[in-house]
Amino acid sequence: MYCGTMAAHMGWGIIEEEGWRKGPWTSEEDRLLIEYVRLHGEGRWNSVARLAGLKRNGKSCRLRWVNYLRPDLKRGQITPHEESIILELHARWGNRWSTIARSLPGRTDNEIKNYWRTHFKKKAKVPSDASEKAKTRLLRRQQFHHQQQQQQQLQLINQADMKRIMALLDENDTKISSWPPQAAQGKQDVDTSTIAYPNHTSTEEQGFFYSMLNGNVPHVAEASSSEDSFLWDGLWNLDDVHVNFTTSACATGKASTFHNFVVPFC
DNA sequence: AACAAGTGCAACCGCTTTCCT
DNA sequence: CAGGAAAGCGGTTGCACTTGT
Repeated sequence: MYCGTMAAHMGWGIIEEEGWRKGPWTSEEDRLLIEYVRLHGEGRWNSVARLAGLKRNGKSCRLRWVNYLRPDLKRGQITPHEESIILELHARWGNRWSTIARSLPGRTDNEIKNYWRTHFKKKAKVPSDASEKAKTRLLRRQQFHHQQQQQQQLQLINQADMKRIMALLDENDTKISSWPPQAAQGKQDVDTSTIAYPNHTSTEEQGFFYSMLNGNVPHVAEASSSEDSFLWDGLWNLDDVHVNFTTSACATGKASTFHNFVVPFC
């Protein structure tokens, strides 16, 4: 990490304003912050300076932790999958980076925001094939969604199938613990009232869930590594057929299990 | 080889929202 | 309920690095 040396060489970062350090963090500061969080947990950021001996304000500490030091952060490049998710969610929500970030565990709002600005802002002028396709998909999805709304949620899951799914999930909980591969994992605050469920009337689109009903979970688990693109294409298709899953089904108390394999955003 | 332009990303700023007293 | 503090969020900046000429 060059920041430490940069701070040392450039001088900025050593500048103090009202007693607070600014600029790039040094490895020693990182160490102090990590130690602080280990001992006291996240939050109370304004206490960090006092308790950890850091000359940084709370805001700076929080940002450093959230964007850089958190152990659950995913390093490395944004994958094509994540890119498509970002595209989708940005089309839906606009610049609500933190909301988008919640659907991409291990990625920060700052990271996504930077990625968007550097990759898609310029692409917006000369659209790439990928972004064009994503937009086309989105349009189709929105059209379909509109149709679905007009149908007044006619295709709700029936309780018998739901019970079978839940029973299978109980059986296979460990098998699918690594599924879905990225986005849904670690998500704690799924809005269970909007969980999508495939269309019962179309065998093509309900394929995945009927695989579940037939006990084909291991295939899904295998897909989590090398075949995740296949799997995620499947998830997008689930969204395409977007049938609202009523809150009554969630009221079974299985939502916490169920949300492990639903689309990572609603 | 030297310079300019472009890119990526960490960090800051200011505003808004949420929490606490 | 009101006001202040803390946390969260999106926008912006600035610098090192990379690429093109």
